[in-house]
Amino acid sequence: MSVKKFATEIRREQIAQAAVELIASQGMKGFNMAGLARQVGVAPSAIYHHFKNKDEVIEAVLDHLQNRLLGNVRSVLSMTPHPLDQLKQLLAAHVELVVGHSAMPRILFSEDIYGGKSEHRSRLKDIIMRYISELASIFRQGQQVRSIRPELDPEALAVMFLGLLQPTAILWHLSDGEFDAKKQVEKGWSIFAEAIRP
Amino acid sequence: MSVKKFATEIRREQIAQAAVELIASQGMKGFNMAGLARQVGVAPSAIYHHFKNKDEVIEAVLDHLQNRLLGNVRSVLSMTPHPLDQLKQLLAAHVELVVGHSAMPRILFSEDIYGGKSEHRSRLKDIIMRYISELASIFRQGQQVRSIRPELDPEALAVMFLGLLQPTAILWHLSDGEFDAKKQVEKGWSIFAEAIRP
DNA sequence: CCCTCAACTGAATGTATATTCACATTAGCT
DNA sequence: AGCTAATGTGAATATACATTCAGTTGAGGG
Repeated sequence: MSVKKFATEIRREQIAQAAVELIASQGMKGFNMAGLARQVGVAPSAIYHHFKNKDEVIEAVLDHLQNRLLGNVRSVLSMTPHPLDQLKQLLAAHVELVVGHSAMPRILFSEDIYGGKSEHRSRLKDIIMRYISELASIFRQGQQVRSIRPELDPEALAVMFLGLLQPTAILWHLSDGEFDAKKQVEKGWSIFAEAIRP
Repeated sequence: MSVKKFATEIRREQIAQAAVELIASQGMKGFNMAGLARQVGVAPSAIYHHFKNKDEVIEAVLDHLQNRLLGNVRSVLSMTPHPLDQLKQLLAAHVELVVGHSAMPRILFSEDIYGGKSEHRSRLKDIIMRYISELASIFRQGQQVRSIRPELDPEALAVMFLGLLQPTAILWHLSDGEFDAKKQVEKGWSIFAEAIRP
């Protein structure tokens, strides 16, 4: 059989990428080593040359997720100087991420991670906490330039900000894309934005 | 062996109750027929005299969940006449539900339902939609008595309301109860409440 | 070109789980 | 008490996985 071989460095990347796609389309429930191997185009046992086990693949997926999230933040920060605009754009980017490529919520809502191995849990917690801390620093920035009321707790605002998206994402998923996530988030944002203005 | 027998009507209730407790403590991942049977005190095969299969047990759990949620709503509605007070108390009750007895988020975030059998998905969607519609009618009530700005979309407000709790619940779980859910929700509510006041 | 080693294969193993079935036991009616 | 149908049991079956391993193959340096 003519089977192409790749350096493990390359394969790891291919496998991680395939895992993200698989989770995005099938969810954690339908994510298994055989399916992953098929997606990559190798035998299941080949995966084990590049990853110790399934958990390690999941780790790689979480890394990918974190890079994606923080990448969003960095990219938005560089696009506009106004904290409120940054937040609005971040929200839009976040919606795109959830609606276009649903790996994130599927991982977030998955018990394999959420209620599974404690290492994955704390890894996921770190990712969310870091994201919240990035958000909080944008809110703080906004307070310094007097665009946001100074007495509000930036961390609490960051958590609220996530709340603008999260139930929306769930509804969007449960309704098979019928629920208008974009409109909901826009309405939520306009109420939220006005509430935090001085 | 002296094994007590029960009418199927009673057993169904016992089994459903045990299932809810099991899911609350172990999550969907650790919820299996053998464990359920052990919790009830019967052999695994006995379950099948009362439920066709695991899916039917899950149905019963979802029923339980729905009753609990709508029960919260009805009880709060009868306790105070002011829509804003009703909402505040509902939020508190919701926090209690999530923090005290974590079956709800564990089910909500579980792929077994979220990404599983489409009947479960639409069942879950119905539950959430009904809850949202109850919330929306409270918001509408508030608009009628001029406690809430009339131009805001009640359904959108209902979804936002859920957003006050949901990321908080996730953080609470991921941090093993360390994150102060109550305080976060209070802060979120006070910002939200002020934002929707005329 | 060929040799070596990392990359790969296919089959085997082990485990966890839902579900079924032939048989046993209990509750409750007459 | 004795009968009967509902309720329960234990063992067997089936499936879906992750993971391992002995051997095979291809790519790149000598």
